[in-house]
Amino acid sequence: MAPTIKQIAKLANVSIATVSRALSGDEKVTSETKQLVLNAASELNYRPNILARNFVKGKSNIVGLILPDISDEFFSEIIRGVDETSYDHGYYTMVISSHKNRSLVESVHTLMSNGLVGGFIILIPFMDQKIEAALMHEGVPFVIISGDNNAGEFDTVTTNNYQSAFKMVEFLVNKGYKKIAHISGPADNNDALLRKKGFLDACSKHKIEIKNNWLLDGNFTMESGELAINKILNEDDKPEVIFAANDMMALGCYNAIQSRGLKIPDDIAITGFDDILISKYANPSLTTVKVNTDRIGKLAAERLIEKMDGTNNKTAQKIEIESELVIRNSC
Amino acid sequence: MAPTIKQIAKLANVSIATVSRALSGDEKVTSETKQLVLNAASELNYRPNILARNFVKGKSNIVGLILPDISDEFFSEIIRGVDETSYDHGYYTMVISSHKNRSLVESVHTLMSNGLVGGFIILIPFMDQKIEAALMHEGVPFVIISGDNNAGEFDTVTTNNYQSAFKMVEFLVNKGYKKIAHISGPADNNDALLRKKGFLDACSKHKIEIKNNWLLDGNFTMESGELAINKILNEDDKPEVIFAANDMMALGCYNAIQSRGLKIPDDIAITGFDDILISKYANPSLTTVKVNTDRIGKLAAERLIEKMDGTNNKTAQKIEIESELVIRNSC
DNA sequence: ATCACCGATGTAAACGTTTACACGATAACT
DNA sequence: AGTTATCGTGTAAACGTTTACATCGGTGAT
Repeated sequence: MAPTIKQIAKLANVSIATVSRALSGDEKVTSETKQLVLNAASELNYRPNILARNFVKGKSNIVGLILPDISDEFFSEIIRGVDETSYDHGYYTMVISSHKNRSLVESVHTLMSNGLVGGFIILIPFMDQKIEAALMHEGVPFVIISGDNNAGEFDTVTTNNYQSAFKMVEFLVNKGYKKIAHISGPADNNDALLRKKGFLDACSKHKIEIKNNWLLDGNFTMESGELAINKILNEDDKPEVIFAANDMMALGCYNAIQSRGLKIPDDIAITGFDDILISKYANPSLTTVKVNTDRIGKLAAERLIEKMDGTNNKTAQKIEIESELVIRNSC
Repeated sequence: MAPTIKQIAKLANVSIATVSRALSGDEKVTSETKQLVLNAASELNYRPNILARNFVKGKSNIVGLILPDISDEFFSEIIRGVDETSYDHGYYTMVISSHKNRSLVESVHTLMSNGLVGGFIILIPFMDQKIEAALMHEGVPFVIISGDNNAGEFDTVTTNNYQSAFKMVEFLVNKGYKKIAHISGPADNNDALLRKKGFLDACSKHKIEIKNNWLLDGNFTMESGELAINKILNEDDKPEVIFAANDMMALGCYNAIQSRGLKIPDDIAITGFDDILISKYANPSLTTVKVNTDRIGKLAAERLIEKMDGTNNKTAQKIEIESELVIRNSC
């Protein structure tokens, strides 16, 4: 049977209230009694019952983390970032991924009302009506990790997709490239949309002509990248460089190009976005944008904990994580 | 304020005990009263306070998942598998990854005694004394995901590293390869050790000579694979095929080989282990062993929940997950 | 010397739920 | 008809912790 404050009280010859106060660092207890209690506690190897504590306090020190129904490297870094930060603040992390038996909206409803978590972080690739409605319930603080920070009056953490895509294009232009194609991500993904927008705006700023058939549609998978690039490799007028909206599609381009016996970057250059693990080791190594995934999780957790602690309940904050160009050998 | 059974009781004109019973499906309540309660509950949009429930029941429906301090694709699939299964059984999943501020052992101690989780799953690459001692505390049911199922009298879920490595070698022998090298993983990793053992035993069974300098040491990273293979590419007597203990090292070999202008598999063939995402898309696609990661998480969770429910408390089970050869173009 | 105040500690209520036990009513025996 | 199960429901205690309030002894001001 796990020791309780009652047993400590008996052992230390004080009341349970004093024990509770001593353990929680109330300054109203003498340092003697405090020492007494602490000794008794460590003698019994006491650990506070978190369930009881959360219950009586009417709030929970558990951070919920709601993930969409795909699993990749990206998520495990987010999880790690959140968990590390939460732990450092005395919180725990509960992961709720949606899957065939559970939608994001369901997860939100559950977490909002069963008292299990004191707040949550939710990853939303694209904000839709249902989710927004579910979030409006309020009651439990939350932070959104999203591609887009225009998500209503919510606290959000985003990457600077637009600016980074913009910078990537400017980098390419400075290198002398004039004929640039873009493979975009899914139409219902805000990261993808913003990257495309950054691409387009940078092109028009620098008077780069955008041919319609050089704006290719992809869906962030390797296959879709391969498919997309194959459409233009057959044509006479080829772009000099292809900027894929993520690394997976860029690597798909590698396949298509290399299986035709063409050379990267001599025949055609490639750049990506995300800097996934493999990009560094691809041949040639891929020029891309490094998204600071760990910082995303970290900052989302920090902001959430501010809200849960009541430290900082001011109006919604829009946090944007800087990301950096990683220049390698693919262009 | 979230509705409680008290309010339901008032609304339905019954006692809170009846409400509790009706909601928990006790057969001792009339279907009329049950209906009454259910109506009131849905009218108030009632959700049971999980914290209170767990607290009073003295047990938790939270599954702890303790991960080592690295993050990759593998883990997010495990997390997903565990979460999905847990959810289907009415449990929640809490992730505790160890990192600079928290060791595996600490995690175990915490989860064992603070009542937060009702059981946990722990990933252990290599069982050491400290961890074993921590686990011996008992009190909270747990399941180990490990490379090796010889981990004492514990419930474990493992992949059949040994057999799969064995099969891989037999496959290579059948293809006519006679000169086979192996790059092994870290010496303190049971998966790695068992794969190496499988390799060695299969070689001796099939009378494949094992040259000492063809037994290379790696540490599961791409760099280590590259480093290892470079040691033998300079020699006159080269192996025909290299069996790396994981895909990352196999891909490291790709780099080394291709940067020397050699061709895979014509000049030298490569095989790996794990079947990570990228292996399918590597050029040439990598022959490897597919580890059923999702099943690992799923079965670990199922076994744990059996124990938590008290359904099946019989002696420790050793579950071994089958994995399969994935034959592609690298050999 | 009296009073007010303060600081340290104790007492007891509260949180939402489950559940052992009590209770009354009805059904099923003799 | 009287006894006894049985069934549905209610009463109240219990879980471990926090915390508002009470208590008590001591200190300083008058």
